[in-house]
Amino acid sequence: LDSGDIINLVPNQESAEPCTVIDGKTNLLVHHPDTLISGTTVSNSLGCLRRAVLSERFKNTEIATDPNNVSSVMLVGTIVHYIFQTAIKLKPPVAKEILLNVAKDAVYSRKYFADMLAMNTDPKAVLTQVENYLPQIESWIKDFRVGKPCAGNTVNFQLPTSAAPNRFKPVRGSTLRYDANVALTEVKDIEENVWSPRYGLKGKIDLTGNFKITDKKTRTTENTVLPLELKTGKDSHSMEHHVQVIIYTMFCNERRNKHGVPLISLPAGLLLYLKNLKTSCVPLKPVDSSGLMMLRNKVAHSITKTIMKSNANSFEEFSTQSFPPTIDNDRTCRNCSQLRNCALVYKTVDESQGRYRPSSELFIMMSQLFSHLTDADLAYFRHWMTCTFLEEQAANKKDKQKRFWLKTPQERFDEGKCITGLKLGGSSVPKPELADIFFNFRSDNGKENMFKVGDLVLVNGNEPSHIAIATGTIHSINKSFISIITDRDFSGYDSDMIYSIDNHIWLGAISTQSSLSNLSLLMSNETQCNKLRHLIIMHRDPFFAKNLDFIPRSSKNEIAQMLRGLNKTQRQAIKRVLISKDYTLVVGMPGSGKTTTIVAMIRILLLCGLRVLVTSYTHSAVDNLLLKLIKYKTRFLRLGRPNQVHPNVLPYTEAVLSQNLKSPTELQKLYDEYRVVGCTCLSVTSHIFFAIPGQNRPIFDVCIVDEASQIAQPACLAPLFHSERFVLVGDHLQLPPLVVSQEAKKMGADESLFRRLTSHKPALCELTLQYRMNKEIMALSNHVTYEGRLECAHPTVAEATVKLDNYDLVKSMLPDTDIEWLLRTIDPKTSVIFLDTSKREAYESEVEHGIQNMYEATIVTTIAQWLIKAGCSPSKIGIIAPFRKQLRAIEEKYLTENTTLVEINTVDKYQGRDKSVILLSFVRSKKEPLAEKKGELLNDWRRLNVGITRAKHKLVMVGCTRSLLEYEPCKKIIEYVQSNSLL
DNA sequence: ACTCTGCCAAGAGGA
Repeated sequence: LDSGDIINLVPNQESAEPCTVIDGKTNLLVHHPDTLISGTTVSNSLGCLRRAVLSERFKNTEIATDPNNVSSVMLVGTIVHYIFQTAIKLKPPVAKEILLNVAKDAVYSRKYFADMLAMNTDPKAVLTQVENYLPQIESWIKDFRVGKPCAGNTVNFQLPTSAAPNRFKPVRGSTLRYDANVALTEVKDIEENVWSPRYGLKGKIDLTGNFKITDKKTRTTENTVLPLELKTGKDSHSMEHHVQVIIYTMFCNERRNKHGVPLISLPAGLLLYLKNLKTSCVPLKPVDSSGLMMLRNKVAHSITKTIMKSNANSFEEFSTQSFPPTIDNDRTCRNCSQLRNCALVYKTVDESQGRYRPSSELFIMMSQLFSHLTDADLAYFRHWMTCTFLEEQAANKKDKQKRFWLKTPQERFDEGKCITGLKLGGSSVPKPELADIFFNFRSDNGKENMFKVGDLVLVNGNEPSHIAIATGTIHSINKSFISIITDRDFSGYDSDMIYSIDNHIWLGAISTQSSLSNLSLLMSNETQCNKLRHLIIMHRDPFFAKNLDFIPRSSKNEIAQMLRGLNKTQRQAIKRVLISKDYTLVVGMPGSGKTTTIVAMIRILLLCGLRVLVTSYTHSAVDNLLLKLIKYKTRFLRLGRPNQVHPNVLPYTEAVLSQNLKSPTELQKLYDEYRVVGCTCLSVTSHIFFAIPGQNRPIFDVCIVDEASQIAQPACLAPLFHSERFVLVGDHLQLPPLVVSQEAKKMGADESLFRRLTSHKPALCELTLQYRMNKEIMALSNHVTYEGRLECAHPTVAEATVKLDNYDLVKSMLPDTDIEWLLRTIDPKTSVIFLDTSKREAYESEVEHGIQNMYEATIVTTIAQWLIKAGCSPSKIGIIAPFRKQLRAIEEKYLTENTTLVEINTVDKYQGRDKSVILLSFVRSKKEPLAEKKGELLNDWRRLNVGITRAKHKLVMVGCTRSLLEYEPCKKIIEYVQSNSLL
C-alpha cells in the first residue's frame, strides 16, 4: 500500500461495528476498489499472476496465419452454455427434439458466423460437437428442474461451519458436509452482469436461481438463491473454477437483498461439469474470500500502478513499472497464450529493473521471441508503452464519470446525469432469432432530451449493488416512456424494482488495450511487421517504382480522364501513390481539396485492380470519404457499430448487409466481394474481418489513413498490418493527436506517425493549391505557418469576397459610437482584421473548468448580427474560440438577442471545415501579465494555424494584444497584422 | 489550466 491509495474495508458480517481488524479470517481489505477486476482474471491469476495482468493489457489477435490458433472448442463451450441457459428457462421436462431445435437455432445463428470463420469451422461441424452435450442437458433438467429426490440431484452440500443452520450445531471443523437433494425452483437470471465496487470485482454469472435444498437424512429443507457456474470441459475441479464460484457467490450475497436486508441465501455456490453431470457445492469460507481478495489486490495494484519515476541515467523521466514475476514453469509457459508479450515486457521493462530473473529454460524460450528485434525496436516499444500508461493514468484521473457508483441515482438525477424512478413496462421480442429484447420503462420525471436514440446506456437498480444490471441502446424515448434494446432479461427481478438509466461507461480503457496490442503486434516476427518496423522505427527510405507500366491497358483512358479533373499537385500525389512500394504522405494543406484527391485516388486504385482499406480515427472522417464514394456509385463495405455510422452510409454497413446471411460461407463471400472496405482504426484491432485465416496476407494492397496527423502513433499502426503499402493523409502543421498527460506530451506522445515519417522527403506530396482562402487570408497563413508555399488554385479564389447585398443599407443604420471599427470590420473589402481589446477592460473570467471573456463574446455576437443584417446568411458564419467555455458564453449572448443560427465551435472541432466568414475570439486577457498561468492552448502554433485558415472570405480576430503577445505564435500574427495595418 | 474520440463484454477450454 502507498499513501494516497484508495482502499475499501468490508466487514465480514453486516454490523454497525466498524472493521478494526483485518486478517486471514476477519474482514476484507480491497485495494483500489474502483478498479474492477473480472472473476476470470482473478481465477487466472491463480496459475500465473503475470499472465493475468498481461491478458488485461494485451488483447492480441495475432495476424491469423495459423488456422489452428483459435480453439473451436471454446466456441462449442460458448454455444453449449447458450443452449443450457435457454433450455433451463423452458417448462420441464424438455424433450430431446426441443433441445435439438434450440441447438440448431444457436449453431445456425448469425451471431456465431464470424467466430466460425475465424476458427475455420462451420455450423455442421459445431453441431456434431454440441450434440454430444444434449443428453446431459436433458438429464440435468429432468433431475434438477422436476426436482423429485433422486440420485441425479443428490449433491454433497457444504457450508462453512460459521453459517451452518442451528439444527447442525454444535459442529466441528471448518466445513459442514451433508447430502441433500437439490431442486432448481426458479431461474432468477441468466448471464447476470455484476459490477461490484465493494469488492472491486466484476463478472457474469451463468445462472442465478432459487434452489430448494432438502437434507437427505432429516428431510428438512432450505430455500435459497445460489449461483451456478457451468463447465463443459473436463471435470478438473481445479482451484480456478472454485475461485470463480466463490466470487459469484459473493456477488449473489451482495446483490440478492432488499433494502440492505439479505434474502435467505446460504454461503455457497454450485459448480456443474456437464460432461459427466457432476454437480458440486463450493462453500464460501472467510479464509477463501480473503485469500482470493489478496489475489485480486495484486492484480488491481499491478494494473493501477503502471508508472514509476526513472532512474537518473535514463534520459526519459518516467518508465513502466515492473510486471509481476514469471512463474518459471516451462511446461506451462511454453503453451501460454501470452508468452510473446511476457518476453517482450521482460526484455523492455523487467530486465533493467532487476526485480527477478526468469529461469534459464524460460529465458531461452523468451529469447527466441525477441531475438529478431534491434535495440531501437525495443526502445520504441518501451517508449510508447510508457506513454500509453502515462496517458491512461491521466485519463483515469480526469474521468470522474467512471466512478458514478459513488453517487446515488437521486444525486445523479439532480445533476442531470441520469433518468431515475423508472418502472418496467413490459418487454417485447422483435425477432424470433437469438434476439435482442426491447425493454420498456415508464417514467414519471422523464427528460426526453437527456438521451437520444442510439445512445449506449447502462441500466441500474436503486440498490447500491444494482449497478450495470445491463447495457443497452436507446430505441425510443419520450417524456414518460423509454424503450431500450438489450440482450438481458429483467423479468427475473421483482416487479416493483426501480430502475435508472445512465450514460454508458466503458470500464476498460480501449485506447490502452489497442495501443499496447498494436505495439506488441508490430514487434512480432511476421513479414509484414518486420517491414513496418524497418520503415517506421529504423527509418528505412521508402521505395518507389520507376514507372506506371503496371496499370492495366484497359483502364488507362479512364484513369487519364480522372486525373484531368484534378490540379497539378493532386495529380502528382496520386501518381506518387501509384508508384509507391511502401508509403506516401499526402500533406493536405487547408482547403487544398484533400477529400477530392482521396476519392479520385481510391477510384483509380480500383481501376488498377487493387484492394483498398479506408480508415481514420473518427467515424465522421471515415464516413466523410465514403459519402463521396456513394456519389460515384463506388461499392464498399463499412465495418463498425451501425449507431455510429452516418445514416446515408448505413446501407453499406456489415450489420445491414449481413442481415439475411444463412451461413459463415456467405459471410466470407460478403467479405470477399468488396474491394473497398472502410472502418475506424480502433475497430481494426478487434474486428474479426482482419483475423480470418487463410486469406492472402496482407488483405489489402493500399491502406489510406485520413486525418493521419491527428492520430496517435500506436493507434495508427493497426490498419497498416493489413496492407501492402499505405498512404497517410494529413497536415502536420495542423493539430496533433490530443494527449492529456503532460508527462507523456513531454516525452513526445503527440508525435503522429505522419509527423514521424515527414523527414522522408521522397514520400512527401504537398497539396499546395488551395480553393478556400482568398489571397489576404492565405497571405496571413503563409506568413505564420506555410512559408509562402500555399497558392490559390484559381484567380477567382484569390479575389473572392463575402457577398453582402444590404451593406449600403446597413451602413446608414449603424450607431454613431464606434462606427468606424464596426464598419471596417463588416466591409466586404476587409478580408483580415484584428480587433484589439487591450485598451478596454475586456478581461477574461474564470468559470468552472474553463475561462470565458464576456466582452469578446459581445463583440463577436454584435459583428455576426450586423453581418446578417447586411445580407450574410447565418450558415455562412462560424464563430470559433480555443476555449469551450467561451462558446457557452457566446451562445447565451447570441440566443438572447437573436435566434438565427450561426455555427459556434472550438478551433479543434473546426479542423477540416470552413465558412465564408470566421469570427475568432482569443479569450485570454488580463490586466497583469499572464506569466506562469499562460496555459498551453494558445502556445500551440498548430492550433492557431487551424484557427486562421477556416475562413474563405473574411477572418475577424478579436483579442487582447497585451496578453496575447506573451504567446510566441500569437505574437507572430499580431506583428503581421500590425505591419499590414490590419490591427 | 481546461483541447476530447474510440470500443461490447467476461468467459469460452486446454496446456
